[in-house]
Amino acid sequence: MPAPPSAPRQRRKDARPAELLAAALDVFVEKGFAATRMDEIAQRAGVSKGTVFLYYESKQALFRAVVQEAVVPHLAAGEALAEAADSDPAQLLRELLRRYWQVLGDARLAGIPKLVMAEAGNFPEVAAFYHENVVERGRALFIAVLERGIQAGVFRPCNPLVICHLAIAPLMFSCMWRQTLACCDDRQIDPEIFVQTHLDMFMRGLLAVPAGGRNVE
Amino acid sequence: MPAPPSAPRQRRKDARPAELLAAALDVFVEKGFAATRMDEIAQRAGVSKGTVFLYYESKQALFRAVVQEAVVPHLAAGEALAEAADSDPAQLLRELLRRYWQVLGDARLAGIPKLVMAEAGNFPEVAAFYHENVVERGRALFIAVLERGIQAGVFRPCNPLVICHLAIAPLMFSCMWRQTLACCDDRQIDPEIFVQTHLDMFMRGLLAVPAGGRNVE
DNA sequence: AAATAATAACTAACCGGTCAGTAATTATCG
DNA sequence: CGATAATTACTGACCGGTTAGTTATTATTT
Repeated sequence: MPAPPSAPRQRRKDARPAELLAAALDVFVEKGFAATRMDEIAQRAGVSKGTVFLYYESKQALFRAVVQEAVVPHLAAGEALAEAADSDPAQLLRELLRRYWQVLGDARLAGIPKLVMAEAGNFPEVAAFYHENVVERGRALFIAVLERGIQAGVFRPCNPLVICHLAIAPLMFSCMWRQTLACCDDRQIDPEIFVQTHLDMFMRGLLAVPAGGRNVE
Repeated sequence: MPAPPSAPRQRRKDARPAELLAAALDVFVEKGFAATRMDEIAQRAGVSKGTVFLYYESKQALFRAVVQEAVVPHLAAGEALAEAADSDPAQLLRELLRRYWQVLGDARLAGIPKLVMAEAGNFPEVAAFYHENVVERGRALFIAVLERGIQAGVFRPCNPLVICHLAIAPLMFSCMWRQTLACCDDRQIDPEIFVQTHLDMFMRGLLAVPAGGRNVE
């Protein structure tokens, strides 16, 4: 998209923000927050470093914009699904987890939560922004569904926050593994089997009346 | 341990390595690999930066030494336990997971896997070292127990590698959460309840003949 | 007086952010 | 319409600050 690298100097005010965000997402995910150089984002967007600061006032502002554009829409989609579907809470929960898994399947998006967890300590403002705009909202979604299910007697009584984290943990872990240590590994894990096994075991543990005994794996 | 900060110049060849490792562990865990400054490690060990390079030839070498000293012994302990106990595989697995959890409970040690996952992309040699010396060895331990249990008919038939990751994921996730986003969170999760819930749900899913239905949470 | 543990000053490289200047575009006027 | 003036998107050299690793020097021990 960033016009052929040969083109000398172009004025394309309208196209820049999107192109910069795309380049930034790539580099942030590839290198992490601290190790990302504004220079490299600029280069990939076919622009000089100064130009980046014309559109985003700082590295952090740029990162916030990336999260807004790349992550937040997925939350909205999840919320829409949860409100629309009046179906069985168990079905809904499964579906939400599957979609979450799909989003994490895109390596570019999977890199974002990894980055935030990796650098929260050194960049607390980044962590706070992500927590407020992504974590809180995402959890609220799952917790609402869990509470609905408990109320309806479909799920066993439990602490929804704990269960929410337990549902998500393996998905997150698998996605982080893939990005970090999987490459050192000769024993590859099939992600499909992994998530299927998790969902089966998890739902069996959560449901008040477990469905018939499909075997583990 | 690093002799009073007032003392001018001391020659303590024997004590330095341990003091440097202790300081290095603290700073690495606090800041991550890239963001750790050799200067700060030196300062905390009560020594000048040059001295650090007298004992460890590079930042990476120092980190490797930290892993060797702080992490590897715990693996050895786990292996000893697994070999000694001829008990019920279910009991043994529970015990191993509990110990793993205990180790991760020490904030200093919990920081190590977090660091490795966070920076594996930018420092592949570090990741490779960790994978070879910690991951492979730890997994072998759990997988052996799982296979023993399946053989004995105590566990359902399953893919031990997948189950191994599913057992560990929530422990890891919880430990990373505590270090990163927990501070932004008003809704605290009690780690004890979290791990207890996980172990119950997990074992219920794994056992061929599930033990009587303790409630979730 | 060696030998050596420890220091501190130094090097070279890196990077976020700035800004004076340049070139592409648009507006104005003859 | 063609020339030129005004505007503004864009550039890239530069600054201040940082840091892994080196080395010449100093202090301590034996």
